[in-house]
Amino acid sequence: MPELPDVEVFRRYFEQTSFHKKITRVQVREQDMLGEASLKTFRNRLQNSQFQATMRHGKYLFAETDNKDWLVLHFGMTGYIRYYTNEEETPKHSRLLLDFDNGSHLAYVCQRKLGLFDLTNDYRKYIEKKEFGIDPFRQKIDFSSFLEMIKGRRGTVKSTLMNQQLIAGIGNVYSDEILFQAGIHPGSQINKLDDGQLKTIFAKIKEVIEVAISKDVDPDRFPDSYLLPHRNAEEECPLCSGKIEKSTIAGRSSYYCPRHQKKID
DNA sequence: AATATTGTTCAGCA
DNA sequence: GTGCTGAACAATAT
Repeated sequence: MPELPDVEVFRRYFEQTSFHKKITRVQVREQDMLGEASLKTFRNRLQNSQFQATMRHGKYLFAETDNKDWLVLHFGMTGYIRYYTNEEETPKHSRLLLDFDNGSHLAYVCQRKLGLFDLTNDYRKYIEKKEFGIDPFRQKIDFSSFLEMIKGRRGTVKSTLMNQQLIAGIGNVYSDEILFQAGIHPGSQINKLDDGQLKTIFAKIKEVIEVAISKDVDPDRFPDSYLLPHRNAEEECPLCSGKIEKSTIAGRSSYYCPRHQKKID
């Protein structure tokens, strides 16, 4: 479930495993998943280089080489990276494989092929072109600019939270968690929420993301009060004694507790 | 077998 | 032009 917290954990994993090792081979196993760069450029620029820095914006991961290129990784719904030494451990559905000079490998894996890898020489421009909003983990934003951003918007609070052009990195799972913690029904109309409710949501965005990352995105380590480990219809709400309900909101499966998440419209 | 799935993009519409 | 919704995309599991 690669949303912001997941990708942040990937980023740290990337740094711990794949820095300062010469890339000896680049295997593109799924050419359809290569973005703008040509296959030739992609391979040639990475070959013989080594990674030395990373950046993440929302759900996108960038890794800089000593050639000053940036490898771009997006994970779609099913993507992840895996570092390993034994060739037999090559994961199924590996779409991009990098071999390092110490005999280890980094695989970009994506079962459903909705992710993407690419190369850019300027990750800032890449982000600009996509018109992404701020990254709520890395970048500070105060409540008044948050209000300004929300002003004049229509639709559900859930679709607003998932809008990457406003805030980058929140997807289906974490929008549900943020609204669960905030006590707001995901189907509430954004323009009907008062400042108090918006302030709660604003605070929970930061809090939920920080907690998830600090727990390494492992639902077993999440606080008892979190929805994520109980994200099943009919299960008991960990905050009150309601029953978790499932319905389609903003076009996605949404889980919430109808007892303590009030719908405002 | 039909249905579901964590993301993004784009056609269609208000 | 703007912004929102829902379908389409791919591959697999239940």
